[in-house]
Amino acid sequence: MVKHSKQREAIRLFLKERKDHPSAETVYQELKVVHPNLSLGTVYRNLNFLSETGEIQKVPGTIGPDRFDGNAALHIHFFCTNCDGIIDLETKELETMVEEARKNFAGKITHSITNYYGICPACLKEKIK
Amino acid sequence: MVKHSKQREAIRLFLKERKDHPSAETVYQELKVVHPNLSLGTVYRNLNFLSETGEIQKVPGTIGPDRFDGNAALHIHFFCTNCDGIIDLETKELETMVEEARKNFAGKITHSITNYYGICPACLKEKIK
DNA sequence: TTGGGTGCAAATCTTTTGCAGGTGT
DNA sequence: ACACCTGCAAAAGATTTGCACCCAA
Repeated sequence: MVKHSKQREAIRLFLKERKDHPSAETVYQELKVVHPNLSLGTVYRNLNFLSETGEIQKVPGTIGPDRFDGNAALHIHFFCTNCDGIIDLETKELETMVEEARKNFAGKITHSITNYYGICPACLKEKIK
Repeated sequence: MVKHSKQREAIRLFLKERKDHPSAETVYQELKVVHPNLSLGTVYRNLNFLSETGEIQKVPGTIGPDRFDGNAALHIHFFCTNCDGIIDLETKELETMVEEARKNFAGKITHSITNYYGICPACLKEKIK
């Protein structure tokens, strides 16, 4: 039986209102201001809990800590290898591709992750200067 | 200037002849039989080197260690969350999707990763039994 | 009251790295 | 000889976990 807790609620809310993709450490640091005795372990436990229930999604990159996205909808994450920022990319084709794969694959596909890597528009502009 | 080394050659060959997707630890354990004083650090260094040159690809999953694929071509990796196996899935659409994204995105996309997760055909059969 | 949730710290797992010595060119 | 590469071990980074206490149902 799942119980209510202030910490979980705070973490859920924090992710929902942000459009960027914070790491567990970031969630921890920023929430600690409001909840001084919040612990990093609790943050990890709840981020895992919330991504297992599908309310948020865990966004693993190649490098550095996992990031978390309050938007659980299927979309591409673009990782800037220069500034570590993540940008959401829209694509209808992702869903189509998974559907297609489901037809041709004897296993059960529960979810998918698509990441792009490169230099984001802002960093590209910086380099050109 | 890049030099030749027995270790790197062995690691490269090992990956090329395998159709599964071993972790660094697996590469290390199996090659140690033939090269007794091979070290794990060297394995990591070379796997990173080879994936940077594009000869192999690093396949990060959500859970556990990174895996490596001797086939550097763009394709989907299906992760079985039951047996930890990885299966390659064919799709022509991946390349098309990246091309499409490049047109609509002001940043520079260098590479992409697409992972599917679920239960593989073999594990599915086991459970039905 | 009772089982889930938390805080804290230690432990674990994975990968990287500094350094001294070895090796290819 | 001069870099690059290796082995070893320590360090670093990220996440999980054991345990005692707390709190919601």
